[in-house]
Amino acid sequence: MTKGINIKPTESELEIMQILWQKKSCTVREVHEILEKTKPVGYTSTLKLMQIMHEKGLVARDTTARTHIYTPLLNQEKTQKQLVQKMVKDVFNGSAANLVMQALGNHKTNPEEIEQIKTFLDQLKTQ
Amino acid sequence: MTKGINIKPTESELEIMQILWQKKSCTVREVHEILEKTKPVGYTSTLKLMQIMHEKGLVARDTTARTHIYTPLLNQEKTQKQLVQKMVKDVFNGSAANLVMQALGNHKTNPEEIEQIKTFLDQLKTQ
DNA sequence: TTTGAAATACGAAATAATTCGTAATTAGAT
DNA sequence: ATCTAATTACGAATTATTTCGTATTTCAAA
Repeated sequence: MTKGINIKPTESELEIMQILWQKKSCTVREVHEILEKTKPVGYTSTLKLMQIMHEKGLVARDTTARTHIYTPLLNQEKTQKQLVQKMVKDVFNGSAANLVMQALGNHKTNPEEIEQIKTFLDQLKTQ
Repeated sequence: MTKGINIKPTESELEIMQILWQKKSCTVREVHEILEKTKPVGYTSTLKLMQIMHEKGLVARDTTARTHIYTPLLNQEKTQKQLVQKMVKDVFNGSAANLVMQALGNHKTNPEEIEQIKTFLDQLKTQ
């Protein structure tokens, strides 16, 4: 079962994937303008990164028009899953519960979210 | 308030920190023997890594005896917190709840853990 | 059709992270 | 005292990641 080939985006690639997941597909310019808000980076750096991501098969690229359109190829959930698993293993000693409590402990998570999670937990149990 | 200087262990360093957190303090040999179980790596590689971690101030080193003893200097919880926050931001669109559900969704989390988390959530709400 | 702004292609420098070989040191066993 | 196995020190090669400059291409406005 060679289902999930272990594709591992780097940190910078992940920032871009995040944007692509949200907007479904983007030009380099669009991605770059969002990135810029967060950190100083040159346009060609963003371009290069996205080209590399294309080489790696992380994104698809539509080159019919002059301005290329990039689309994510990685499944967001699957990727999130992988990354969480790795974090649980490497940082939380294998205990997902520890991670969860750490994740919620900081942030002022709002009550609705908390309810949502509890509902989710109930489903898990009776499954 | 220069409280949390942004010390960011690399992935390899994190694996070692994990071991040190668990065992409180270790020799290079001890750490290496644990690492080896997981992945192929030479003894001097482990040694070098731990020396670098010492340079960076990630660990303390007792050199009174021939065989040095290493002790973690980073606070485990604080480090976990940082890493989770980064993951929530970079991978889960800022939603801790999403991360939580992803974290629990996969693994066959055991019922006790689930109860534990629910209790934790209740505390959060009435806080 | 010429020109200029915007885009891509490409290469390569800069930086970060990982790996390990070899030399030097140490302590204990003989 | 000598030898040996284990350890640390050090340097450097390798690999991965990030960054960006310059050249080239493209399209559309003038």
